[in-house]
Amino acid sequence: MKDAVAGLFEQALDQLISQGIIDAADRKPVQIENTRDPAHGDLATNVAMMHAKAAKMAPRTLAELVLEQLPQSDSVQSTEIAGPGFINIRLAKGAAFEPVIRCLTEHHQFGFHQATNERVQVEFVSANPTGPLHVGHGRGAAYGATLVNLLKARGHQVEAEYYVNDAGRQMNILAVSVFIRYLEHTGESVVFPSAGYQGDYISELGATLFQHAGNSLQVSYDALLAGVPNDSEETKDTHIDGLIQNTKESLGDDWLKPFDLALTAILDDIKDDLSEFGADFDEWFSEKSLVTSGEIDQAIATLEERGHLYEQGGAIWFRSTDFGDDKDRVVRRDNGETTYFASDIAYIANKFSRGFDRIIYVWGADHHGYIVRIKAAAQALGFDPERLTIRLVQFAILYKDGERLQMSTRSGSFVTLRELRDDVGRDACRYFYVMRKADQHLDFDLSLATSQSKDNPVYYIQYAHARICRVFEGLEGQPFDEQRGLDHLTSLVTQEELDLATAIGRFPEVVSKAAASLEAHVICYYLQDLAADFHRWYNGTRLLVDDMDVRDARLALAKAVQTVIRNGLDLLGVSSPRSM
RNA sequence: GCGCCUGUAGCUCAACCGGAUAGAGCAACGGCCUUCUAAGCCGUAGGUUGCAGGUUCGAUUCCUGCCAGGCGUGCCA
Repeated sequence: MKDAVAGLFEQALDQLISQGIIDAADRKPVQIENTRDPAHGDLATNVAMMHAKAAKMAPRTLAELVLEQLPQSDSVQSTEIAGPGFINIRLAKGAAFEPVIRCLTEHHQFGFHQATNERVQVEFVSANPTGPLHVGHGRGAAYGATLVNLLKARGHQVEAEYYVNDAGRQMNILAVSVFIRYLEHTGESVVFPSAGYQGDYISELGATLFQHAGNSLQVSYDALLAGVPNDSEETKDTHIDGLIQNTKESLGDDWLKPFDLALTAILDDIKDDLSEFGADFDEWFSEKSLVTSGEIDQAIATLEERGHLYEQGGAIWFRSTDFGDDKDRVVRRDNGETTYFASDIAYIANKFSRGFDRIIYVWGADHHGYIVRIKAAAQALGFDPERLTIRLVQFAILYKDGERLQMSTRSGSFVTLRELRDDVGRDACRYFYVMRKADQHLDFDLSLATSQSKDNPVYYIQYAHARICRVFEGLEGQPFDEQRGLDHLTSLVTQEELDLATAIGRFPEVVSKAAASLEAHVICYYLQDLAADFHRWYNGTRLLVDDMDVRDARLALAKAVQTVIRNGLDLLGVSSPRSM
């Protein structure tokens, strides 16, 4: 509807330009807005104000000329000039309920847009597979999954990807942690390194390894400590690195046994966790594959060819300062190992090589320092950094009964995502995680999320859906005739009914805007408003009246509301219960 | 120190690429259930949009400075 009206004003602008009143070079696109105040009509545009300066005319004077050139249309009932030069538009009565017809026609597709050829990749969560996901990862999972749904709704071809950090030092620490727990089962007396992973799951994996391998991997712990610094606050990192080195040498190929056991078990757990959370991935991309395929060396070679590398102090540096970074970054250390950043560079190159038109990263906010360098890398490799979008997700702070919950990953006493889901349920989790702008701190009130009260926005919205379902179950002998309902939409006359129809009509543009700006939270606000509009109407108007024409018109409106709520909640990964 | 983000009602947050009188929920106060789910609805009260300038017909929105808070700033991953 907005687009149609905008088209009329574009035609008017064409006329004014051909008349020489406005110079073609000064033309700006017509903006049509929803009015906030019903007294201003249904839609409004600021074209006159936007072009007043170029036309050397007072905005209201120009507005009159615009209206003189405005083509006739069945959908526009009246126009008026108001305020500093707004043109307010009142839509024809029949047009008001057009969204209801469209919604009931399109059903599950209502709010969704035509398919495009644009291929988008969204990479999210990508937590190191060194332990179960915790509540901090949950928000990235919920946000990323919703983003995928939104972009699909907007017609894009979307692929969800998880980058598995299965190479690098953290994985070695994980493997050696499991191996030391294993040694305990073989009767070795060990002192667990303070930089190792502490959680119970590490002990369980050690036990599992013992079940599989028995004593076949047993080595003397004293031998592993040979030449390794003491485990003190200052040397704990070199301590565990020494342990890793000695363990690798002592085990040889068997090193992969604790390594793969831990990786597989933890990654499987993460996959199950995310699947139960409704976050589905098309691709689990292995960092290790970048090493074995030679893509890391290839990426470094490409940067070398393009003249973006130099050597200093035995290390190879990427001159990222050429692309706005505040310092250059090491890609290959003096010991010959490539850095984590080198993997990132190869990964970017890999993503672009797969032909995505747009690549979106969802990162925890603690990674914001990496944005510049990753964009620098993309540019240095010759890719358009505009095709690369990085969205940050701030941490969620959990509260319970007004108390802030502390979590510490070090001690292993963190709250896992699974625990959170068990506690508050998937629906509340998904909703609460995305109800605020992603790049802002989120206060996650567990008490509220678990409460079955009107204060809980999830229940508030779901309740509206359930109420509608129950109405349809109460029809008894006289089934709903949708066509009769649509034929008598004119019997919907109250302000509440007009508001609902307007709200339904806004859904497609809300979805489109949410997808375009990558802001999932607007869906939450929209659904809360829609549910409020519905509850208000429902409270004051009986739907099941004797007059079948009126009844079915109201049921048609109710069904449209139900459809929009379900489509909206689907986008969020929240269920739409039929009864509560 | 430098960089990024954030300051809106007592609290948690909105405000549609700059629009008309800045909106919701919670908390406070007062009402509505013999009728489709009261897990609901209606009403009242609550504001110098951190401060000071600037750009504009118009600024919560854009720019500059200051104040306050958060995060980041390794040949770590």
